[in-house]
Amino acid sequence: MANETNNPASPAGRFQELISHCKEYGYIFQSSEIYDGLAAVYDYGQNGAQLKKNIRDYWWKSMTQMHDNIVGIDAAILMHPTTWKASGHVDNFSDPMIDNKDSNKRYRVDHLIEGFAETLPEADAKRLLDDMDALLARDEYAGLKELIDDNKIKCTVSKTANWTEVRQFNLMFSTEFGAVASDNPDENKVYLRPETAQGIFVNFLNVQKTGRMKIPFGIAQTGKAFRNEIVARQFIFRMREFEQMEMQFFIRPGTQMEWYNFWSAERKKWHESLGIPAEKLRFHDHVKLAHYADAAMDIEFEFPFGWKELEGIHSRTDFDLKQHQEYSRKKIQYFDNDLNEEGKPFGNYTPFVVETSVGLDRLFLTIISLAYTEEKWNKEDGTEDSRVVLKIPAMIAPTKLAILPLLKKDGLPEIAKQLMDDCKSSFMCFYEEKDAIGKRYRRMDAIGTPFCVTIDHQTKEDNTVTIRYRDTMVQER
RNA sequence: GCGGAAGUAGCUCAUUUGGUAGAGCGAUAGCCUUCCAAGCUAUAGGUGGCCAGUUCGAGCCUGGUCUUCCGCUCCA
Repeated sequence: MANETNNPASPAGRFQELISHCKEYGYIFQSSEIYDGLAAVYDYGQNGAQLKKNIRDYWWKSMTQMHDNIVGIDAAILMHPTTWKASGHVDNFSDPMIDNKDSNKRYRVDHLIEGFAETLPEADAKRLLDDMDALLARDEYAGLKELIDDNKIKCTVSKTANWTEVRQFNLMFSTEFGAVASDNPDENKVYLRPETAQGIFVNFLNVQKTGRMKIPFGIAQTGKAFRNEIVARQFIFRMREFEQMEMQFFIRPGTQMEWYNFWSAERKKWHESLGIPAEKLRFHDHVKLAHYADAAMDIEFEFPFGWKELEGIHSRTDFDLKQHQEYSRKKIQYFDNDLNEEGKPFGNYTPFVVETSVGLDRLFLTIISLAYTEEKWNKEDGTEDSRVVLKIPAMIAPTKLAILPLLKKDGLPEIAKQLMDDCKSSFMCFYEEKDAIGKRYRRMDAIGTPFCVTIDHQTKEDNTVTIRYRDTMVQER
């Protein structure tokens, strides 16, 4: 197992090679690499940024341009702090936790102590819980640890009291709002959004009214989100700063399962339209539902390290809009003029929501791990030849066309440069005259350029070129 | 977070009782080349992840730290 990652034949080894390839060919770099990097943060290089943009643009067009009842917005990363109280993010992620070193099991401190208290006589239990509440109220983690030690509280799995320190885990990044420092750091505290969805919910009325949107309709958005993951790994699969592409679809209450099924099928089809084989995609229903959902599933992809979530489809009910209505004390409702079975308007209600939320970085990883191919074959003279090629769908490939003069003399570069000028306003092109033609083809394969045209002496005579296809290596005049 | 493995040039790796770091590929400049890498010449590129300690002397030994991959755990 130790050498598994070095074995090119194993999935782990292949994944390692993909990571190296991404770095070597300008797709993905570790963030701040010259300072030893920053854990689970990555930068997209010259090719990666373009590929990512192309994927994002394709999603955006599919959602907004191709659906006349979906519009796109771009909400800010910083939002009013109350947003996260309403969404439930603050409460769900401010609990002190403790780990048992033997079983590696992690407990919420209050759950651990409460569980122990149940085994005590009533008077002792009450005293213990009162102590705990006092410590929790003052955020005294050392005191909580003492309380656990003094009572010799044991892990239910390992039956030992070998604990780590009590620590607070908060998945939200925070920062200070405004340039003036405050005596109370919490006073100016704002969060970097841990999901983009809330930017849509708080703008529901703005978009619905100014766009005169009629239910059912959707609001789409792409953008960065931030989570202080406890464990963030597997390259760009789980990052602390990542990009989501999501669409919240607002619907009449009671129709959520219909739309939930519609969008899960629709989204799977969309992924297949990017060339992802159907057998590499599957639905995975959530057994344990989040506080806001009445149905949830993942579209999973078979990554080099196993089946993992690529996109989430969630039926979020009216939870979010109701919460924002309560916290903002602004009425968030929709008046539905459509007639029901009795011939009367459906009237005022809080819309239900079906969400589709895909990780752009995960989709990037999906595309590039499918595209990465090593090929070997025998040449006519019997010697072996090989190449590494990124078979990225041409629609989203960072560079569409390489323009290559066969020789850098005899006026061929001049013709090629003219062609370059003619093409570059229409799509991304790359010009190269150095090295043998075969070597240039290999370089284009490595970054996934789907088409190469070669300018040779015949071009001067009849104005034709050779086009060479990346995936088949076939050439046509 | 726990455990395992690892970190030497852009990439893949050498350098073994501690004695001033090398190769292949790649890159750059030029030559040669009439359609699929590995022909010739030259050049650049490393304070051995970082910081300490031991030593006359550390890439190699010790400690810490950062980062990555793998297994578990976690993922509202």
